[in-house]
Amino acid sequence: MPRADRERQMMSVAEQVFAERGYVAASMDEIADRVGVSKPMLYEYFGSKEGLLVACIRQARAELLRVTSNAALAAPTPEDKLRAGLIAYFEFIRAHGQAWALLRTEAAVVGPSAAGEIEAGRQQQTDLISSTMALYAPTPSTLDMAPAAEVIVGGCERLALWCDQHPETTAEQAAELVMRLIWFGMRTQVDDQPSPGRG
Amino acid sequence: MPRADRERQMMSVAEQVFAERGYVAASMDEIADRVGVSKPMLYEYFGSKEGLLVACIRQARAELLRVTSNAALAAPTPEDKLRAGLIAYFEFIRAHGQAWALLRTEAAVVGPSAAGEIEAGRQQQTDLISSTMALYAPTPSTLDMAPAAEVIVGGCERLALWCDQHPETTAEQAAELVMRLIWFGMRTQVDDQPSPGRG
DNA sequence: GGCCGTAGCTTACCATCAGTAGGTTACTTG
DNA sequence: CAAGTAACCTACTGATGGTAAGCTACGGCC
Repeated sequence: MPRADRERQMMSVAEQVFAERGYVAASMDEIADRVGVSKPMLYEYFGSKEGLLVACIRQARAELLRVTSNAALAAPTPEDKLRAGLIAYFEFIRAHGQAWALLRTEAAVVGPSAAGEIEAGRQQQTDLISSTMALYAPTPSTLDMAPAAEVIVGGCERLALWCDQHPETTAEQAAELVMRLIWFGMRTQVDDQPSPGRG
Repeated sequence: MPRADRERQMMSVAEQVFAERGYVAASMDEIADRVGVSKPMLYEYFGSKEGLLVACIRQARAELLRVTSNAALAAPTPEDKLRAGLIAYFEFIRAHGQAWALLRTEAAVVGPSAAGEIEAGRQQQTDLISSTMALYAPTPSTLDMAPAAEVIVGGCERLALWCDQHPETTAEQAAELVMRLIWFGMRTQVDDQPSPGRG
């Protein structure tokens, strides 16, 4: 089997095993067995257990970024862009389910390189979000976009996990919740500067 | 040395080693060495490496919950409660620095029990937040409190990591950002039901 | 005083698993 | 057919999570 195909197959199996057992409990021997290949092949292609995890993460995040930015690009207004991106995000997470959740949360345990990979993925998401927001709000001085985007990304990750345990929630509902909470909050902030003492 | 003291000492050393090396790379032998005790003592008191991590997490989250709920209790209005809780949160995270970040993110890798511990901690935070919010907004039908609290908790965790890399940001600024983004967003939503088409 | 249960602690060991050395097969290229 | 190389293997090492069995010292009890 050619290397590229084998690598894809390995990453697919690895994603599954990591999700089933967790990174620590997953053994390279088992992954190799399930692939139907011997362990040194994994090391030949990915260098280390962490390298294999990084490859899985990188693939997942590339896919996620592709899906969300395509959705955002296709939408007309900034608000629609953000909403469409959010819906695509929650749909992707739901489709990839547990595997994604594990990959996402487990990288930190491993070391700088996997953690860096995760952070790079989040960075792309936050960049996408903050540039989208910047389209709408031309006065970023009031509310710095970067940390706001961090809040959005973190909030969405958390909400996605919550949705996993509440399967009746649709991606649209989750996206709408985030829009209501954050977008209108931000809009109010940027546009209207309401006095906080209202309540 | 009596057991309780020894346990505290072990947890203190473990938290540090986990933070320095990461959970995977941290070895029980090294922790035992630094404590000045032999490895079986760690297993006698904590059962397993994961058990030791869980103990560290449990202690940290108890401390965090204590700090934040005390701050919230001491504040008069719901808005002040939320703000005070947020400030206490960001101050706590900053003070515990890297150790906290690692403990928080590394549990998922380990297995159900440590992951459950983390989730339990988040659950307490979200409960605290949603009950605080419920004080303010008597119409939870419009915006379900539970998922909204998830978004807040996730956003704060993410923002805390961001603050770690931007040390010039104060806990007050971080809290204010969250308040602006979410509280006023929620308030607008609950109170005014603005039409989304404004932009 | 002398015995005994137990808390705190140790050495020495096992099993598992990440990672490696070196060799084999088979296909392509000249 | 020879040479090179890509895909793949068996068999090993070292580190580390976890355990078995025993040692020491102290407090209670006769």
